[in-house]
Amino acid sequence: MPELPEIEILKRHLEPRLEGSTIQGVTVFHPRSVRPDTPEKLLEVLADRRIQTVQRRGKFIVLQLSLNGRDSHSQLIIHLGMTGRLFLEPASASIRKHTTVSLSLGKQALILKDMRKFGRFTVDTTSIDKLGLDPIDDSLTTSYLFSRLQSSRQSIKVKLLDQHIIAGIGNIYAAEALFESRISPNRKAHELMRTDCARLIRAIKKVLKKSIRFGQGLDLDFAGDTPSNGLFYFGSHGTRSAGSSERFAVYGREKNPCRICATPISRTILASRATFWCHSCQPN
DNA sequence: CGTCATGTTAAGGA
DNA sequence: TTCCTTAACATGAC
Repeated sequence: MPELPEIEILKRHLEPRLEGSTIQGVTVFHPRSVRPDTPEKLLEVLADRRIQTVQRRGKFIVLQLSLNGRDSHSQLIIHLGMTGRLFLEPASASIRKHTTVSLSLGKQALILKDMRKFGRFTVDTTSIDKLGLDPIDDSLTTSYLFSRLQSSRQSIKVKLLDQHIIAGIGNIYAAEALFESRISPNRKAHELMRTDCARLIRAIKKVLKKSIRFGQGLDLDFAGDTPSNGLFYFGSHGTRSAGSSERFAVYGREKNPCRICATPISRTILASRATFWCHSCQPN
């Protein structure tokens, strides 16, 4: 369930439930799900550590750990990949299908269920060391984005997916933010004016915050009792969710009418990812 | 059968 | 060296 809004919602849910817990053990069902660590390395670094804080960095969840009351300078880095879901369940619960890793926390366990196995639990920090700025933080400025785009001949859409510039935007919200700012995904990054960058940043923040608010207002299914709708997971308490074609302006809406001008939404491939936009509202 | 999927990153070419 | 593009990874849905 992986872009910034979903991870932020998940982080807020986990924070009060994980902080203060002590890691008593780690069970690795799929060694690849802890790469580049080994199960032994993971256990060695995590055993007896206390979870001090739960943070989000881009699409990663980071648990800061301590040992015997002292900062142990170790952290558990969690990424959900494409299909990963985290569950907190009683230690006695039976193992779900597709469970790849389980952290024993005493009375409860934090488990990663991940059908495609692109997600992981790791103590290796290379994947978060060079992440770019967080888009819902004030540190992301027009000058920063403008300067980071100057040297690139790639399309702006591809640059939005580059986690080293802005961390947390994925294929869905890249499309939505570009539509919101009326910028074509095909525009070359270095061709954007400062004013385009300013508009784009406003659009990114708007689109991400709207989605976080949407998710917070829903009855999300963190117990995993109901199937996914493709973005968030909904509980049985009757929150009717809109499908992606209703909640998004362009993503997944190829050939459907643009909500602004009714022009059929276009679809193309950029950097081997599907890319949706309105040819008329987002001219080149 | 084939195509597509919210992400990251290795490999190879320019 | 740096930048860029493509495809691999693994599994299921349609």
